[in-house]
Amino acid sequence: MKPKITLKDIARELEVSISTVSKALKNSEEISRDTKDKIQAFAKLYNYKPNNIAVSLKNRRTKNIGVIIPDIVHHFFTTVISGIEKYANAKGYNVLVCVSNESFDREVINMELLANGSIDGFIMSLSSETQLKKDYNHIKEVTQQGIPLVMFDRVNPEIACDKVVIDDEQGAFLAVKKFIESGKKRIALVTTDDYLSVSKARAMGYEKALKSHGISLDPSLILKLPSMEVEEEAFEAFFSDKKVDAVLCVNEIFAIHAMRLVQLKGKRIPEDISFIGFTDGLLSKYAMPSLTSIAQHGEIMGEEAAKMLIEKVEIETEEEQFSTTVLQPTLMERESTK
Amino acid sequence: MKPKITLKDIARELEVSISTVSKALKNSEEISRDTKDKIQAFAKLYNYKPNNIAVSLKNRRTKNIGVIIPDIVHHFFTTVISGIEKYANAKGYNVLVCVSNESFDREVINMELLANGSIDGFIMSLSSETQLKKDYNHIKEVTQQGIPLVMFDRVNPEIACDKVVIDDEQGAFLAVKKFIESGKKRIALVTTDDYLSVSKARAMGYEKALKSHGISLDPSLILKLPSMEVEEEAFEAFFSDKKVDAVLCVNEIFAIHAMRLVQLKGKRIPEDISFIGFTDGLLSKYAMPSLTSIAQHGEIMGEEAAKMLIEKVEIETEEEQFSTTVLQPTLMERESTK
DNA sequence: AATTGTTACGAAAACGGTTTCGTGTTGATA
DNA sequence: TATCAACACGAAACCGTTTTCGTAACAATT
Repeated sequence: MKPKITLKDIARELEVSISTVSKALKNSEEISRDTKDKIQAFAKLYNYKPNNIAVSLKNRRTKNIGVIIPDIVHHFFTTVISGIEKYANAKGYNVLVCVSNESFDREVINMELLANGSIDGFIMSLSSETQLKKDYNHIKEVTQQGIPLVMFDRVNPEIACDKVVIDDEQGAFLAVKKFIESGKKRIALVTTDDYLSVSKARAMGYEKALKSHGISLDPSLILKLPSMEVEEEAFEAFFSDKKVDAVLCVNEIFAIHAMRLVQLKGKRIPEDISFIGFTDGLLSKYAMPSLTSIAQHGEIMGEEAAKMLIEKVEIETEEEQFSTTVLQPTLMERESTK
Repeated sequence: MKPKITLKDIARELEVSISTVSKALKNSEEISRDTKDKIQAFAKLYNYKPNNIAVSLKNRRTKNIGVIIPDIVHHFFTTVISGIEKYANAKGYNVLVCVSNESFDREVINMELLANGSIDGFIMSLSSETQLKKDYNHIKEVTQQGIPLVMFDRVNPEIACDKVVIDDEQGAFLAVKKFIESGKKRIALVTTDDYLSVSKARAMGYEKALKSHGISLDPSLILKLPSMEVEEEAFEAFFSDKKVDAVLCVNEIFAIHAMRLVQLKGKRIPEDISFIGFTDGLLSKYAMPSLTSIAQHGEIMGEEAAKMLIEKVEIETEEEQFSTTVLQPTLMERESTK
């Protein structure tokens, strides 16, 4: 066991001062070639690496960015993390991931914890409980402290910060348009309660598309689940008595579930009934039949968010000027539509 | 914008010393009730929170644990992270996740970065490139510095540290036993090259199960892919000419892929051909038909790893005594077997 | 020879806490 | 009245860096 070597250790061994060592290792002009060579060689030999904590304390910069997501097992969020990691690592930043588990309390705890010096900025997506509660004080406090924040996907207009989202309304619009153009008439929507910002936007797109194609909205064709949990009975009830020929689901899981249900009832996909889901993840790709879906481009979203954040972190401007990047969703056509 | 308040600020405002403030906030007996009340009230009012970085530097403890995983989009790893987060958060630790992306270099970089003071201990699973290269110097250096390490899933006997794995051999054994007991004879194995420790163990279990049931090993029934990427042609070739009536795959994706292929060829699952996969994730649950699989209990694995790590971190013992926890896999029976 | 300018380095403050130890002020005790 | 705890607090060191500023030694200039 050999503990890490510090500047002080090097200074003592080489009989120079700590400042000389520090400067020498930074290749400062102030230090003579000879001394620098000696110190650098010694440091290399003993594998000296500066202590991040001390550097952070001194520089008041951690080179860490905190990411708070509602859930880590959902594919969409992991792709976003991938994107963030990719960009952040390239810029020399570490990524600190915390999961709120869709809980308001955990979101608050995690933010406060990280905000106390551990990170230079936040990237986050709201937990469903937070969106339900509409309490954003913990977030406002963080921004008021001058900590840069970029929100993605699940955002809220009440919070002043940079944002990156996809055009959810447009995504739903595209999907419904696709249905209509392939001759579908009775188009259902399986979504969650409106408090989830994205669900709301998708419902809007659904309605707009119907309207713009002269189809009147039939509320009985909309299934609203209270959360992202699949409620078997609700699905069962909804699909047993309706005559629908197309279904748009706000996530993959709902879609896969519904497909399974109607297939067991003997319907053919896409001939009798078509399906489109949101989130173009593994499930969509590997479903039987494979699921046409609206790609949310999570990785790009993550990269974009990281880019916006690091810019804010590094330029340290005083004036508050926020922007929102809207990514365009794309329709990935597969077997569940024709 | 109101920057964070420090001990110094409080001391100045209340005209006491910094040490008094520090002690008062820790409710030290040394400080009078009056002074404590005053200081605590003031701190609360201005929402004082100690700076984590400063505390870490002073205490030489960060209350962070570093997690390095090969991949974040695979369900298994995210469940492990969930488990780690769950336990670690409950113990007051943060989790710092870095993704090696199956790359040796990124694994090294991430470890070195985190090892320089950012974390109190590591939890990791080897990248495939590292397993291929068999170069574990970066890991040994970290442990030699006295930083506790727990490895999970993709481990290596050469590295002396605590480990938590599932009994992969037993998992494969269970699967093959299941096949045999339901009358299957020609049982295939779809796996990756042996350098992945888990694939090797699973292949062992496969062989043992066959042997113990008096079935001789037919090498032509084993498909070895070079990596975890799905190679369409290899699958195609393998399944077109073989007469197999059961397939064990080392991961979900391989299984789903293979199922799709044989279904397109008109075979019925499980009547004509049964399937079992490893990793009991979303894909298994939602596949058509749903996939019987060997549950790896990622969340439990994560919790266990976090528990082992935090114990090591906190007791700070000098003697090196490592243990390996072996979790038992379980067979989740679904529609792809009978 | 006195002045000035380089060069090469060290001292010390600072980042924001924790902790040890020293000490002035009390009130109680002999 | 001298002694002595107990009490309540402050000074200062320390964690490992970075960075500003001061300065000794020497060379160059007038």
